[in-house]
Amino acid sequence: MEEEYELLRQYLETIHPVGEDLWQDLKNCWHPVVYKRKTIFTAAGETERYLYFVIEGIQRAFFLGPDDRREATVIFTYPPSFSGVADSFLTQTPSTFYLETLTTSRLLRISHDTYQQLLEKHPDFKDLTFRFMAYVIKGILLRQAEIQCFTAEEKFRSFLARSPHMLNLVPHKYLASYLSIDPSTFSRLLATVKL
Amino acid sequence: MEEEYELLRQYLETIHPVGEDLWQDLKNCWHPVVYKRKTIFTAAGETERYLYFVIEGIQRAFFLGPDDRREATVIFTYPPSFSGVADSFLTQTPSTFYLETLTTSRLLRISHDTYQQLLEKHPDFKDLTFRFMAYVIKGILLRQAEIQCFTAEEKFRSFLARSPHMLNLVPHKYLASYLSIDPSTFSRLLATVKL
DNA sequence: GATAAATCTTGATCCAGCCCAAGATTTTTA
DNA sequence: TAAAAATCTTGGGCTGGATCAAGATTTATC
Repeated sequence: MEEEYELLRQYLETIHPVGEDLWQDLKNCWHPVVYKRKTIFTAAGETERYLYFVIEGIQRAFFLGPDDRREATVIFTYPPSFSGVADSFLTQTPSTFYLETLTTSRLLRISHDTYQQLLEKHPDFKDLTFRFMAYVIKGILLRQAEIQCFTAEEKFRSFLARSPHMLNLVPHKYLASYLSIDPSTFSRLLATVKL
Repeated sequence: MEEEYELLRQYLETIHPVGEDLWQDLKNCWHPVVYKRKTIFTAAGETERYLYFVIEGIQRAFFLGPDDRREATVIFTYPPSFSGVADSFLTQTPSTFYLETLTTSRLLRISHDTYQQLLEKHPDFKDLTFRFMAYVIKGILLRQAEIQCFTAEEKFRSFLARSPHMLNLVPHKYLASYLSIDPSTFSRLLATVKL
């Protein structure tokens, strides 16, 4: 499907202009892949070999605590955006996180080798990645500050204000895990706070 | 002092090789600056104009909660490493964080303009920054996972295992703030856990 | 469409860790 | 070096939010 690639191009353009030259090379580097719901497509300990672009579906990255009972959702991804364990992909070191589909997902992906070649051939693409990484850092730091400083209710309100649509898209237990609060607390806040 | 620049060079080399050509240009871009202890040298709301390299002293970046009473220390910096509000510097958007010296500090700094010119002139320097950013992302994500999943005691142990020297270097209340636990809890853990 | 599985809600209980406070100790300043 | 300021310790009380549990509801599977 050409649409999928068009979606990728449009997304990339929001980060940095993509010249026709770069685009012609780039689009051949991404290949479609489909995972059905509840599939772990990158496990902790593995080194992330692909960078994904989400065409359809929702995924999450999560961290499993030492006792394997506690877990924390680090991020949700859904179209149009990248997915993949960014740090592991970029540094090519083992991932600390798991990456799984919450719903059946259609993705485009590029291998790390191909990605490297693209970086070397196209300075523009390097600039694009550069810019993207800067915004990733900004986003993570902001989230970290909130996790550190906010109470359960503040985190809940902040999340709801920013991503109200998520309430209908994924089971609440994952949203709770994202906010690092208990599902029961999430449910109570939903009943109490609202509006 | 030439030593200061030598320290910078050695540090950069640990990230990515620095050719003589790049180094000659690069070293003239950094200028010394000294702040006495307890100086806020970047405030939230300001856009970070400099990237710093720490020659001497300890600094911390912190986030001030909405009520101005809660605060969270995001990171400590000390030689040899960079300092500065990375996300604000890179994206040139207002900082969410404050940056202050905990002890009198000697730093080298480079302005964002100069930094940009250096990036454009030297592909090597871009690669270096690239690599650095990737490791920054990796570090922040790991820390975020711990903050989300660990109990006060686990965070305490993890920190002590990784950075035992910090116990003598900065007032414990800042370490507590870094772990997002109460200073009194930190004190109790210190008495209880130890060893 | 029926059954099974997952998720959500809600009550009851409990505790890790916060808050307050005041005296002891250390560090800074002059 | 002494006075002042900051930090650390420790006790006691309190509470936000976790945990446990079980029934209600929604969602997936065949």
